[in-house]
Amino acid sequence: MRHRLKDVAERAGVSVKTVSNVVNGYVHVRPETRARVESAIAELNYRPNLTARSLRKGRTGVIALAVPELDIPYFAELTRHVVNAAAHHGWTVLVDQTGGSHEQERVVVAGIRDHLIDGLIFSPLALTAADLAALADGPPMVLLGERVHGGPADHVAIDNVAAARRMVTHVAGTGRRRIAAIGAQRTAQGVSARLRLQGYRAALEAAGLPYDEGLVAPAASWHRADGAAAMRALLGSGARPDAVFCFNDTLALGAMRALHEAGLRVPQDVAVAGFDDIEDGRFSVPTLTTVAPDKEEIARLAVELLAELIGGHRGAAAREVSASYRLELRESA
Amino acid sequence: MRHRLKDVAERAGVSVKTVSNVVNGYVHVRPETRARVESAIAELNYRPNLTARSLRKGRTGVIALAVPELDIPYFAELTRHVVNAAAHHGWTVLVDQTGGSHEQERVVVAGIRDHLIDGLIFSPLALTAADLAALADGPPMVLLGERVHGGPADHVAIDNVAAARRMVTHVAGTGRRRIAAIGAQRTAQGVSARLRLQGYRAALEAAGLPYDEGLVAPAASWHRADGAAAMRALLGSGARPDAVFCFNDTLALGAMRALHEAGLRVPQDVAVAGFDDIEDGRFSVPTLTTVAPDKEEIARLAVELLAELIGGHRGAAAREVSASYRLELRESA
DNA sequence: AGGCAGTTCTACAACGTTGTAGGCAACGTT
DNA sequence: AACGTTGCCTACAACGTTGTAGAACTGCCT
Repeated sequence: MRHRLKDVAERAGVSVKTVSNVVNGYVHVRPETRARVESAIAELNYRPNLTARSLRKGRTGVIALAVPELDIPYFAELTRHVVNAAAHHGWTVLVDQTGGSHEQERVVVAGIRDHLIDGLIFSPLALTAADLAALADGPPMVLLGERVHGGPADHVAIDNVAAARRMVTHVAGTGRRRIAAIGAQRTAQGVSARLRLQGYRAALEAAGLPYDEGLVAPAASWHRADGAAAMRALLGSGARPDAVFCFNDTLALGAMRALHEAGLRVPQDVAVAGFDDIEDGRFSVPTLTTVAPDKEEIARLAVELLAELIGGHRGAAAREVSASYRLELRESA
Repeated sequence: MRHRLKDVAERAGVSVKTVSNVVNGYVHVRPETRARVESAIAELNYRPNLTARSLRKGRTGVIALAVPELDIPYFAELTRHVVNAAAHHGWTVLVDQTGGSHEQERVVVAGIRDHLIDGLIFSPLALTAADLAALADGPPMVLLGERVHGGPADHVAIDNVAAARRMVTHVAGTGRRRIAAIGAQRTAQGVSARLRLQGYRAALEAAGLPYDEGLVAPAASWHRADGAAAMRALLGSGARPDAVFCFNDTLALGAMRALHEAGLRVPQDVAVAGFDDIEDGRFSVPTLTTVAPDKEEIARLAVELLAELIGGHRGAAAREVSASYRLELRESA
């Protein structure tokens, strides 16, 4: 039931290559021949074997996107943009979930899918420079998020330190004095956490506020449940924050829930700010003030960088491209 | 920099096929030879070309998942489960977004990715039986959602009518008398909408409540914004519902937001129930009462059915497999 | 008429892998 | 000593496509 070029060729009475030429829109084919071939194609419902084409051309038309978890809305939204941007280049997207585990991230970078994908867009959580070294002869790769120290790969990111600092400065500007942070991570891993914490501290300092370790709550992962747990821990510890800066929106939504359960009003008693601008935050009660990275831009830039790499670009140095962001001020802070 | 079997063979002083045998764990290879080949593989950092292997074997190890939109949380969560279930079978997952457009869905079914994927799991919105007919010689396919009338494909679904009916019956059981519905769709498309509406009507009838068209609000798509808009429309029309059954959770979250803006309390003034059990609903204020399909089970069943099809199963009739669900009663209703 | 350029088409090889068929030793059995 | 069996390995072909080289034909110019 599945036909090949050869079947079409026999039916149309031409060579295999002529059919291939018709399929690929080669110009020098007599209209009459072309018509005969096209009707043979239609009759047999022929569709080219993309695997064979890939083998022959050395390109598969598939790129992989590796993210920690698809059901973190930020990554789901990002994935949507990447799939769309890739479509503009004629690529389809293969999705890998790393679960944020170091081991799984190493596997992805090691190029398990080698020769099946033309390139890789990778949003790592725990990747180290050493892991990246193993990549030398893997497929072209673009990393999302700020640069892994010393790593050789191209990056697309927003300025996390500056963004966090601007947000916390905004919160301090509304008169809050005991601004907590949720989402810190003890491990050396977690680049985003480190940078956002850094921005938080810089903003406190600039505002003349003391840095209080008791106001910084760690979160192993960044789901709603972690945010709620961290908030409860903060409240239970006797720390009495009048604002919380959460390192992403799901943490913030979880924190707001915990505040609600504790009978505290947002923003009257405690202001809450997040990071990512996921859709939930635009409809939550109250709506969430957040740092809004331009996800469409991030996806587009990453795909464009990857396209250049696949096209043969071999710059000496790793490139780092900045995407834009803005503060989205809503009800919560 | 990229090596082939041939390079490894030369370095180890054996034939290409012997290297292939080592790579594939064929038993009859002398330990000494195997060791020599393995060290050659390690030295050259050889990794097999999956495209060539696919061509030779006729299997790619990739399945496609086609969903309307990844940033609808239900589909993001479902995708996560499908990727995990597929991994158990050694498959990776290619993601297609159809945008819910009829045209794009037709393209996917027509098998654009043919020969690049071993099978397809498809969650259609607007697909008709006629479209499915075109599929005859495409790759094996499993549909998510209830059966497209007369279609030949296997399905995995929960019983939407019964689930909707149970939820609305629950709401009526709490004493609500003017139960609105949000998410109806005028088009013949939208199978889920039709079935959930049907369950809604059945529950009203069983509860002895009148069916009032003025309480049924359509929604072109099922995002939060649509839910908010539909709720505002209901309130603006003078209908005074004391409960709303939304055909999915994002509609419900949007509706809750609109109720909040209108100064109405949930659930005291208006109860709200949703459908899908997305994570947001477990942390929203108030938490969302919802129908909770077992997404992990849906994904697992779909992948298993697909595995059977790929393995050569050719049942006479289309199979329809039911997944389980339960009511998740929380604060909102 | 001869030659040249352009058009249209074909035959062949190659992409990197694995299935098949078969060769050659080494071994145990008759 | 002859024979079959088993273990280990190799050579070749094939998966379906496209790039290359070139053959056959046409039309045009001198």
